[in-house]
Amino acid sequence: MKLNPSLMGLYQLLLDTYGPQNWWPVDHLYHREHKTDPKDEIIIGAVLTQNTLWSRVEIALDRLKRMGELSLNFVRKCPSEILEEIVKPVGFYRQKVRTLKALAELLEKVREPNYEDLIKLKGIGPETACVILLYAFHQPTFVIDKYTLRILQRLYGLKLTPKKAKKFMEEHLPKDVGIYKEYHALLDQHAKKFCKSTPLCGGCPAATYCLSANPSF
DNA sequence: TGCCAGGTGAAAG
DNA sequence: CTTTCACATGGC
Repeated sequence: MKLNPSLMGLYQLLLDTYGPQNWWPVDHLYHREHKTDPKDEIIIGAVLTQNTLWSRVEIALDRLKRMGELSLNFVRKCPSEILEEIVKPVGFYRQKVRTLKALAELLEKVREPNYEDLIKLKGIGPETACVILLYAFHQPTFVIDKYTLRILQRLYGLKLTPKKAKKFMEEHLPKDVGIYKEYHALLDQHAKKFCKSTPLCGGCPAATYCLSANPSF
């Protein structure tokens, strides 16, 4: 077993393996044609994707485009009951609509929210808040999800709380929004391909560096 | 057929 | 502080 790679080493490995993920996906053509804010798509997607497959979110985003408008302004003016029907495929749709309404309200008053503003809203936790700040507002805040925690534990033997993990990532990486965006996406991809609940260590690109794939160490 | 997916919040032990 | 549960839908 080789030495554990640095976080940047792991980043390079994942980038070489999977290629750029280019998160967050945005339909720029749509927003150009409808004169809507691409930011809104990221914010709406961030809430809708909570504990749900992205493929479900895409269905809901398409339905918003067809049945209304993919914008926070539409979220604001559309009655909750209608909005709930539109985004129903994502699951947890009642609470997600409630959250979207509150978010749209906040962002009508506050041009650029901070972490505290967001986390106060029911339905916005640490991860969704960081996703919005990083991908919509380009603030250098590292997004921690359960995949990040799992990979840190398996690779390095680190059992961290989300707060500690965030601190760890930010202390060991250049404060670079581009890297933060891409790294989170790559970790997500890696967790889906190999570092699943029951890991597929055979063929895993990080196996030679990973504690978990080398029981003898 | 039960488990899980780009979480969060409330309540209990 | 940690475990557990509800929140909901649909694919595998």
